Amino acid sequence: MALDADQITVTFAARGLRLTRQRRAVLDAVAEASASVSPVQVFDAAREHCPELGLTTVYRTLELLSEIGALRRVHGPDHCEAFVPASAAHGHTVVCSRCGQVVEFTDCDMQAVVDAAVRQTGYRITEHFLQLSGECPACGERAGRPQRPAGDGA
Amino acid sequence: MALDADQITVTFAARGLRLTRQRRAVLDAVAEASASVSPVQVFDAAREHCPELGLTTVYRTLELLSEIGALRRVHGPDHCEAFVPASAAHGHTVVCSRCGQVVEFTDCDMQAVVDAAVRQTGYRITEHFLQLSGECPACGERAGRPQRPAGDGA
DNA sequence: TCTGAAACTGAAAACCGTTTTCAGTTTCGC
DNA sequence: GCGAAACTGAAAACGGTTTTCAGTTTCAGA
Ligand SMILES: [Mn+2]
Ligand SMILES: [Mn+2]
Ligand SMILES: [Zn+2]
Ligand SMILES: [Zn+2]
Repeated sequence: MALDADQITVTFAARGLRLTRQRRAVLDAVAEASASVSPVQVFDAAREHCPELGLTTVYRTLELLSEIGALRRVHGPDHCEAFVPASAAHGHTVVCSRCGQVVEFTDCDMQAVVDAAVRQTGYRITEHFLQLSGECPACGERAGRPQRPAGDGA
Repeated sequence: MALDADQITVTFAARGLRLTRQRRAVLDAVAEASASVSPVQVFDAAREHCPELGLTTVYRTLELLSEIGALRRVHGPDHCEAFVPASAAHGHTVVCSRCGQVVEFTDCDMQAVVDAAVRQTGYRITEHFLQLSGECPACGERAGRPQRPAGDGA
């Protein structure tokens, strides 16, 4: 998993950073959450194991963990600044526009699209940000829409 | 086009709303923008044709136009609250991370990527937001990088 | 083991985009 | 015209995020 504390300790060390008790509490709080979490949510959860933790440190740590790729920022309907554990080096998120549930989507090949953009614009493209949104299976069913089981595409 | 003023006048009227001069200025500002625009950007642009316009009204109007589906809220890596015309010809933007220049990129086929996401997640995907960034030809040349002429991809 | 530099911390203040309040203006059906 | 409802912008309030700052912890090196 990407949120392995030992792994992160190493990555931090390579940048002269330390995985302190406070940062560890932030890390655990995100790892244990089932959905995406906002900075305050992380703050509240992490404080139960580390009561002296400050909100400032939460922000700073979320930023650091995002930089090294351990967390991913997601943009939801309400919370524009929420975080989820990143399960792969590169991935995107799909947000349900009804209930806000977020899932990771790693099976992504943007090569063709990026190539087309390079051809058309002449830009050298170094990054892409992709955010998909729609309706999760649960909300689809609840709305009476026939359920489309994952895996039988094509 | 989705930002037809007459059409919107009708939709507004059905809700007891009016398309005032100020709201019209906001509408036009978004329609004329080549990329997604933030509330302040709209404010600045719209003020040139309607100098007495207030920022408050910009926020209120952007909200209204979103509610009736004329605009879409967009979440980018930087701008968390930006707006685009809802059903403008589908396209994306490529931003130069050095000079900020934006070009449109219409030659986009996300079908394969979206299909893969549907297969992997089971979500019904209704929207996608894609933002590419990199280096424009001018900046590349200025940085001494060999110029890659648009059109000879592959 | 001591020492100094760098990392790290939380409280408080500053910052800044957004929303609310409010008193006045415009629109429109009657 | 008249009145109700829509609409407006300035200013204040709000709330999340970032910065500042003075003190603490960690750790490499002497
Ligand atoms: Mn956002
Ligand atoms: Mn597209
Ligand atoms: Zn859902
Ligand atoms: Zn450039």
